[in-house]
Amino acid sequence: MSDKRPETLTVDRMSTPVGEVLIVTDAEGAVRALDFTDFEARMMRLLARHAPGAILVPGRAPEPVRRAVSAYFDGDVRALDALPVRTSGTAFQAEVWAALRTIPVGETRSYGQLAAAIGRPGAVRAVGLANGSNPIGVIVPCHRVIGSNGTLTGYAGGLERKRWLLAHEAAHAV
Amino acid sequence: MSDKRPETLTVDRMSTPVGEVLIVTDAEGAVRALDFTDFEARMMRLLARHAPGAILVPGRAPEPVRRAVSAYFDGDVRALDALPVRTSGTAFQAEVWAALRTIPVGETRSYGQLAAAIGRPGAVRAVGLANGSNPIGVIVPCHRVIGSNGTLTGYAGGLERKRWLLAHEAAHAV
DNA sequence: ACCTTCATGTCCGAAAACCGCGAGACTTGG
DNA sequence: CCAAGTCTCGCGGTTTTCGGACATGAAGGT
Repeated sequence: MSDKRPETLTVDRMSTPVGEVLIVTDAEGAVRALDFTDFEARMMRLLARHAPGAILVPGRAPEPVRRAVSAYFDGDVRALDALPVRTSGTAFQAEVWAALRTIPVGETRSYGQLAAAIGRPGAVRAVGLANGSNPIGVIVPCHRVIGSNGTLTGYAGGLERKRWLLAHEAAHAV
Repeated sequence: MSDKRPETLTVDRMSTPVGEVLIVTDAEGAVRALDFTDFEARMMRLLARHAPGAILVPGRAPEPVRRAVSAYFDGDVRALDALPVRTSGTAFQAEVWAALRTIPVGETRSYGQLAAAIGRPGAVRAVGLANGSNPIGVIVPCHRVIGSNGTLTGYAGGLERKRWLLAHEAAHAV
């Protein structure tokens, strides 16, 4: 490859009302991945794809990140909005994930609406797929996308959590 | 991706007793590719795979490289031995190409011997394949590999050139 | 000698399978 | 007649699978 010095990523853990989460951050303090510990294997698989050869060291995430996550679960549901993230999927995935962060707290979109928003009205299922391979749960709010008929339809972390997150955000959206 | 500023590569041309060659070097002065101009398309295809997004600018290769190539064809057949090269194939290809440079000037190996040398006695045909996709002709001496029965069997630049190179090296190996 | 045949490892391109959907046709049951 | 559930099918990007191709070599038959 051109030039790939192995990158070291920090893996932290925090407990939340819906279970413990893993938070992966890089040297610049950007969040690279976030997922619930009961899906740790899945997250590692995604990481392996997006940051091949990276070295994972258990450690503490930067304080701003930890504070933001705590605040979010404590009711300050907008605390995650400005958190820097970094992903590395395909161009299509990048578009989808970027679009996700534009959904305001307390609102939802359907897969079709999201597809239309990125200019590909037909790519409905592809949006679902990209959604499902989002490495940064909660912060990149893939849980705000639901079926066009209002059903939740799916969530990598379990539908229960999706339901909880949406209710939590709705309750504190002010 | 992690971090990919587009890289610029320099493309030079030199004439030799067996035809004009293209030499591609990078900013650090390492040789990235070398092939005969009548197979320019093939080389570009390999480059596209190994250095995607790189920008090719016609120009002059570093003097040490040009001197070494000249010297080699003038009879100083060991002049290329220390030339820095950089490739980017698969792990298997990297092993094969590294093994190639350990074949001394004036000697040859069979595909089977080379396969055994990298610890994969069965990967005989795979060695041939990797050999054929060597982007850096002459300097990485894929021409020193011949059939176990002494036939030349194949060369991306044409068997005539393979024959010439081997004879040239044998004549000046001292 | 020469010419099959066969086993063999890797890579690449094509094709198929996979889905966190959605719209429309069809069934039920009220 | 209407509403809500079920089924079917097309959709598009990504991943996985699969089938050749190949710069071989050894064996076995003419």
